[in-house]
Amino acid sequence: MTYYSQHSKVWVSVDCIIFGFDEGKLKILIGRRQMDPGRGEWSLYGGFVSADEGINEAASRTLYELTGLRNIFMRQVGAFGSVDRDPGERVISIAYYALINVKDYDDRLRQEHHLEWVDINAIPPLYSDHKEMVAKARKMMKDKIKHEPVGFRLLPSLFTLTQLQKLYEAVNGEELDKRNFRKRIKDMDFIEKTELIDKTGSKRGAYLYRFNMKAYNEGPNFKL
Amino acid sequence: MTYYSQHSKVWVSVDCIIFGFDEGKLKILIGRRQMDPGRGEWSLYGGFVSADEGINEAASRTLYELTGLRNIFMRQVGAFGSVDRDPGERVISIAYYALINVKDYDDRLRQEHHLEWVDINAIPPLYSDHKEMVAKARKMMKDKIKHEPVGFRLLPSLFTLTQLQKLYEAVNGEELDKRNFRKRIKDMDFIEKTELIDKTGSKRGAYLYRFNMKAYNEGPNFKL
DNA sequence: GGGGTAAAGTGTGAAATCCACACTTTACCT
DNA sequence: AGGTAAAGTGTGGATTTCACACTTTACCCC
Repeated sequence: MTYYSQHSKVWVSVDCIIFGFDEGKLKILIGRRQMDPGRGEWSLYGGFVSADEGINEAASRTLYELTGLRNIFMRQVGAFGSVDRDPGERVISIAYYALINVKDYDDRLRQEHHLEWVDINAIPPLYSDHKEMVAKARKMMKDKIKHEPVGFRLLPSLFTLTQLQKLYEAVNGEELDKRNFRKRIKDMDFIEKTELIDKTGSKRGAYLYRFNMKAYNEGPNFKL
Repeated sequence: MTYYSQHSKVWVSVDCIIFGFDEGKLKILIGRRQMDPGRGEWSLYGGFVSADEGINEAASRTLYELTGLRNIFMRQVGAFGSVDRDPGERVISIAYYALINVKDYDDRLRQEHHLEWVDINAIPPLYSDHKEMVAKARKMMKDKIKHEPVGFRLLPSLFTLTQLQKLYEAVNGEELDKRNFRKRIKDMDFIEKTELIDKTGSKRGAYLYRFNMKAYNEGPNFKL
């Protein structure tokens, strides 16, 4: 194995940018580091890739540790590998972003991991290169959500059109016209109106909608 | 350093998808592997990341080894890290794509590295997960070239509109309307018509154009 | 129980963009 | 001189985008 052994090995970790949508705002989960180096600094949640797991598995495992949820929507953001990015040792980190519905998430787990939901527009200085990771993740997510129906991952399975619109406004960082927005929804058959009504958000009540994945796969014409 | 040392280290490499445009076709550089494992299989060109270089530096260095060129346009495709992706040892690889002008490239170097330009639509089976890397790189490049003026990196600094159109056709995999294409070019002031004429591609001769980066930065309205 | 209020829901028309389409010009070659 | 091969050039219809304001409903509070 001289071919390999003449080269050096490094530690590889994963870091997770976990997006949630709450109180009309797009947020991510960050916490103060509990270990050195960088103890006390705001940081993404992460973990090391072990010898016997693929990087995607490492990311899934890390997300599971943290949320107790499986089958989270997750995409790789990219690898970050400046020599001195980690103040302790040489560590290459692979960032992943994930979309979760805040309501599915057991808040006890959040507290156990010392994490907070922080508005994406008010992120404090972060440990190492985590700020770059967040920026890239946000850009990728914004792009993704525009072209594929993944925004629903951030909402309860039943949602109102106003909620959906607010979500898109938070992600795009700009307001949308209600009538134009709803017109586009109407063109997408896989966003189904139910007979159920949500009364929590308004006096009048609003119809609840549902995303039908099966219908989407049959006619995937998504555009928002 | 127990915090780090309880985890295991892995080898990390970079693999390069080098795009070129020649004979009206989009091509990439691949070669038969000269070493085990996988000797003789078609493969991307790559190299290991060493302890004292960042991953982007490793990619630049690898591209330089191979092309003799600096300041190549290059973007990270992503990390590939299935446990068994490399048949020898556990190696995580970070793929990069690059755009070069085939004419700038010293063909002797290509031969020394036993590489061939292969039409993107006729790629043979590749070593390990290189096929996935190529697919993802291609998708990203296609997206990029649509929204940012990087296609010029694949052409000589002076080019005809027909060449530019053929390039876009090759990348998009579909033919474009000549008049509509040229109308859009006219709207972009940073694509400058020169007084020079290219006679090699036609009897009549065609005006040569040039991309003006400075003008682009002042009014970056690119759309193709 | 009546008025205030806060969010839901609904259609039109003008402007901009997209897209299909065909003939003339030029210079080289034979 | 005629044939040829690529360069170059404009219009009009179809589609998409965008701006825009009022009515409905039920709850709350007085």
